[in-house]
Amino acid sequence: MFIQVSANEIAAKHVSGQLNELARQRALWRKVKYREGSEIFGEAEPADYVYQVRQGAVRTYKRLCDGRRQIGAFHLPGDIFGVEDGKVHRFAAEAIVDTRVWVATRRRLFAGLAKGDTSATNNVRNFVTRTLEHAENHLLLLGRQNSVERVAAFLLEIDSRLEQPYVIVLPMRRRDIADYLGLTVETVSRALSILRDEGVLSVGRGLMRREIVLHDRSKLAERVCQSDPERH
Amino acid sequence: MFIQVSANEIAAKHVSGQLNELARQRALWRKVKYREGSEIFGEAEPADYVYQVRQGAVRTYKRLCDGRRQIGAFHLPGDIFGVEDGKVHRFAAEAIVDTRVWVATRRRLFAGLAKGDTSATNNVRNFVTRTLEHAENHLLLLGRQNSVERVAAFLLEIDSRLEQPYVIVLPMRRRDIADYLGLTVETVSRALSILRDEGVLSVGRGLMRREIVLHDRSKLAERVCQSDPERH
DNA sequence: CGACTCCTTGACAGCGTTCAACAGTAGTGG
DNA sequence: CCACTACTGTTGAACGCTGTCAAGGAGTCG
Repeated sequence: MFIQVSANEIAAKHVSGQLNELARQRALWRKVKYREGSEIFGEAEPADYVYQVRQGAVRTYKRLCDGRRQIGAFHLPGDIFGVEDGKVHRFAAEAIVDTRVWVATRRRLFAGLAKGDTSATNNVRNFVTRTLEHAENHLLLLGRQNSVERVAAFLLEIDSRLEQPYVIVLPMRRRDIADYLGLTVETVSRALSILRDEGVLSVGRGLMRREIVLHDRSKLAERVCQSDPERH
Repeated sequence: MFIQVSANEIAAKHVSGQLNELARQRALWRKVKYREGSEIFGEAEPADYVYQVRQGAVRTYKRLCDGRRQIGAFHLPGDIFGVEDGKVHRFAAEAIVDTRVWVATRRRLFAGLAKGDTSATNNVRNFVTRTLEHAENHLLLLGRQNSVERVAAFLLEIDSRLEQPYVIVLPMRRRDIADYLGLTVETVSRALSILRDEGVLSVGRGLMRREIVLHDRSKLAERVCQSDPERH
């Protein structure tokens, strides 16, 4: 699914440093909207486009042959995704909610690469490096942390990326969180309940179950217990 | 620990495509030897050098504050490691066995980067991309595969990197394998026993416990069950 | 209203961890 | 040479964290 939308300004919360200069060249980008749940690209599809989230949220993931899913990253407004060095995507990407993105052809965006355009090249390398850093931190989480630590780390990551709002409004469902953290929805739910019972956070009821208020970020950070001081 | 050794030719089994051109510039490299178990660099130390394994093996890892360890990668002869985009290493590195490496100063090796040396730049980006690809595959393994699948995937990875020898001589201990796969030594040992009892492989006895013969690589690959056709 | 999805919670099972015992090998020193 | 210790790896038994299964509440959609 792939719907052209008329041009109108989008209030992205922040545009992080990713590929800043490239992102600024508005002329390169085409505005596209994806409905909740729709696929943006599939694993091993040709990587002809690069994407920037303007509104909404995106998940990128891999699957095992029997359907087990591992989400590699969530992409929030301002984030760029779909950048590949090879010819094909190594992840699939889907819109978590109704999402507006800017799309640029890889060829045009990275035209400078072959010709030695230093700033473009550095931008791409910095971007890939940040992606790698995130993946490396995630390895430690998936390999060695328990369920409560994982959920705490996830909340702190999202909290930080949303710039510590009073209420965290999660765009994703529990299943997405579970597949990001290598857990089941039930375990994610239980971990949230544990943290709630400890007074570290509050979870909305009813329709607001995806809204979370952090009461004690430092106590949350203690549980994560990563020597690495910052995640993202 | 850090011992200069006299110059002599090292029969590296293969030099993989990583940073090929840079690696060929022998003049840039200094030969250094590390004893088994010694630290090559620590996490968050300045990343002033880049390393290439010539003989032996290296593990790179992160730790949680209470000591839990996650090994991110094993580096075998021909592999380059320690390349960072930032100023500091995001992993620690140790020699698994007595190891000879070539060391180059980051500054000299990547001098061309700032000046727009396209081939050097592409080499680095390709290298980082391959590292990222490995980490991404590892995310799926750590988040969603069971113990036997993990051990099978590990064996196939090493087997492939050693170019499918008749006998795989693992340089690392069970603890290293466990910390790479997010398991305990006991679980790794049990998974190996399961695969042995299924006739998929043989494990050496006594001193040869680190030697493994694969009898049925396709059956091993079935257990891994990754849609991704190749790992490395 | 009924059917459906999402989330939480409880009961229980199972996989992997923990704890323990043991074998095999190496190193040390009497 | 042998006793003793230390280390690695395997195996068994018991435990526990997380997964599985099930039920129920809340909300949506037609």
